[in-house]
Amino acid sequence: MARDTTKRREALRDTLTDLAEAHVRADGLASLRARTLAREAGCAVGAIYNVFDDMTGLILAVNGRTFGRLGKHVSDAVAKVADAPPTERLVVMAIAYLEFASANPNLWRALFDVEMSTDRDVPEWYMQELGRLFAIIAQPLAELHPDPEPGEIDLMTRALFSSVHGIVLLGLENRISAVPRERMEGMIEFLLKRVTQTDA
Amino acid sequence: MARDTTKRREALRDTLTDLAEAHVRADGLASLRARTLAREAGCAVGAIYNVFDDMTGLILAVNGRTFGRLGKHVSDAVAKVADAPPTERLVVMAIAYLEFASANPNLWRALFDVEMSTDRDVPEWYMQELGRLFAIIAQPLAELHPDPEPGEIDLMTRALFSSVHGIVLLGLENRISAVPRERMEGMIEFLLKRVTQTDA
DNA sequence: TCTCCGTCTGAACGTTGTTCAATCCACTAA
DNA sequence: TTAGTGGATTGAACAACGTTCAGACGGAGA
Repeated sequence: MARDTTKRREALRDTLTDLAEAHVRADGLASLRARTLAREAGCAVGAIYNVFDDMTGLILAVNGRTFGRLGKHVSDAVAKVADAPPTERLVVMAIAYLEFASANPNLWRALFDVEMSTDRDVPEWYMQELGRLFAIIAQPLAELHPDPEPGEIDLMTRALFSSVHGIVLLGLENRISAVPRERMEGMIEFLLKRVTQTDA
Repeated sequence: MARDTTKRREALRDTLTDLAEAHVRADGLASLRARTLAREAGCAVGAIYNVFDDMTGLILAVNGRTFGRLGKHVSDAVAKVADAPPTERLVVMAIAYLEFASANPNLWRALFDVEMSTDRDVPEWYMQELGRLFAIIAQPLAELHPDPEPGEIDLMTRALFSSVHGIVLLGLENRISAVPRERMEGMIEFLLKRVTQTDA
């Protein structure tokens, strides 16, 4: 009984997450409607709240999947050039990040548009996943700086990620300025090569 | 008569903008309520719509002011070191940007959190103001690259602004990681010096 | 078959932004 | 002075939102 209930709930959880993901992908975060989801899932509105704390909880479930795919996309890309020089690997990762964001703009934006302010605790898997991503970035940097000061690698990791993130963010946002893709790649490559070059 | 009406409307416009600005500054964009503003302004809810198209219109009015102050803050900062080397001027501007964002986090965030998607047209002054800011950045870059390829300066301008913006954004956001201010300044300075150094 | 208890339901609640019929008011013409 | 007029202002009403909870429901044990 208890088991049966649990299973049904998990099934509903998955169904709702699927549906929500489809909506976010197609029309963005703001298009999520509790009633629409319930209708599509064939359940009551209240059922959503048996399975998620909140609409925010549902969004976090979607973001969890997106985060996983993003991480995999970047990992896979860098795995293909595992024996390339560190800087090139960083460029490959950054371009992979751009690719993912560009291919899934709404899902990607949703990662950063959830309001974390009211939520007391950022989910632990969120930080874990972010940590994993940062670790991937940190590795080539560590190779470039074999004898770093304490915290230096971590700081450079954040700085580089933030920079690339900023470029992708503003590049994809302003469809009015519409920076072409190859230009964005050029910007990223230029930036990373400059920043990571070791002093003679 | 017509004049009188116009004056009253302008006065209401200003009052509402003042109130909205105070709310955004204190509690963020999401805390704006049409009814609250009307009560505080001593007018009817409907009156807001005599003066603004939309709540979004009101937010844009607030953002207009913020944009102006941001521009002035950056301009003033760079004016004080007008005869410093280009790279140093870029650093000063970026730090000024960080200062402003850090001192007015909610107003600053509001600049980017307005949904431009449904709005057909981004207001022209928005693009103007952005253009002005970009022009300030472009000047030191032009000095560094006296013989640029077409569009190169513009692209570097965007890249640098986006990067600094990304660093400020993620640095201020994650109060969990809480990158200290001096560290952020260090990151920005490091980045800009590396990126802008001319090849030997 | 009859309880009983946990599960699920969906009408109802409180808040949103936005609208528009009704009211008001300043001014003119008789 | 008063009746008429037309634009400006009002605020109750509307539609849509996320969220809740009293009650309907249904399977397991006596």
